[in-house]
Amino acid sequence: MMAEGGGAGTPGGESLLFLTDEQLRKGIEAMFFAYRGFTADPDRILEKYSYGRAHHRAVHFINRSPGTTVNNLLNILGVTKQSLNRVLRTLIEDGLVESRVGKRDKRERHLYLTEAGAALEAELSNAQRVRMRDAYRQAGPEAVSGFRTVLEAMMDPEMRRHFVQFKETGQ
Amino acid sequence: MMAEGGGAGTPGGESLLFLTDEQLRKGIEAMFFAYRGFTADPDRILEKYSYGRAHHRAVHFINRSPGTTVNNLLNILGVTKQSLNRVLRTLIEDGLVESRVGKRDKRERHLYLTEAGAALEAELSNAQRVRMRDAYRQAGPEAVSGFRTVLEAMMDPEMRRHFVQFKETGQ
DNA sequence: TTGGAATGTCAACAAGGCTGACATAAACTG
DNA sequence: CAGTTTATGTCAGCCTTGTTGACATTCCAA
Repeated sequence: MMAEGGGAGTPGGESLLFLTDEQLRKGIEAMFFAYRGFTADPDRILEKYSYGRAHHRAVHFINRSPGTTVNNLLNILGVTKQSLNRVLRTLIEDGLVESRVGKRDKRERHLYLTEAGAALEAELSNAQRVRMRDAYRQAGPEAVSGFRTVLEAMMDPEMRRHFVQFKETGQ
Repeated sequence: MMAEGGGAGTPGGESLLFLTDEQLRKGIEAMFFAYRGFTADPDRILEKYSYGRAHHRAVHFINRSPGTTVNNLLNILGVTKQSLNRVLRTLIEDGLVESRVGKRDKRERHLYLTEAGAALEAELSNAQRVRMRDAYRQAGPEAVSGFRTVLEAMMDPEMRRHFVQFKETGQ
């Protein structure tokens, strides 16, 4: 198991993939530890406002797609409407999110960040971007490309759809 | 704050990386969606046994470092002893984990997987490895290297220690 | 001998998942 | 028009997994 790690890939890397269980385990742990880092900064900020990650996710995706419906958000976040509703209710009560009845279809609610909501979103994503940017700079441009490629391959197809849909917005 | 993005110029940009806010946002979302995929398979398996992610994490790290102490596990997992203890208790009751009193220091408990525990660990990590391996194969060797590099850079230094400590076991 | 470390346990609480049931309004369909 | 479906909201209750605080036990080490 660990004896075979030896001659695997030359760092030049045109070789075939030689994936030992050990290498895969390292990948798994890297995901675990990195995700902790990834959420650490926003978590600290959220605590100040007595919010949680669920609020962060909602605010993030409303910011990404202003006017998105509750149902759309449900699909992206992969939680139940009861769960999402609990979060949205507090965000609306606190004046961070605005819910507008749809014009074409009045059953739908379209969600927008208020100024205060946008401010929180900015605070959260700035912190997260700082860490992301630092990691990218340390790793270099080629590593960044590989990073994104592997992550995308790791997603469920359903989720990849949501991801790719916004792939190069405005570029 | 967000005005800097622009995408075009590099006002103070001495780096070779053109990191727009949009690119960073994509990285953030990639982490979010990929982590969902990363945990999806084990989650389905855990449900069969009425366990949760907390059990998976404990079993994983006990398997990685047989004989590890509770305190060591606490540091790696970053939870309180009460939280970990609740999980460990059920795993011990169910005969998946064995807790042995330390020889040198009898206050310490050293944790080991039983045969049944090792079987569950294998089932879980096999599922996770399949996804990881598929993603690696799709992405190619260079992408894999970049993936790991960025993830490592994203960790908190404290966590990186736990990670690197086992970097290339047996080399 | 005493202080502190490692561990375990009890109680209580919170966030954020979940299910089930039910209400409403709007849209769609026959 | 009547009936069904859709989108949303809400109430109640349950589970996991995190938290704090308090307290007991064991035992190493100064």
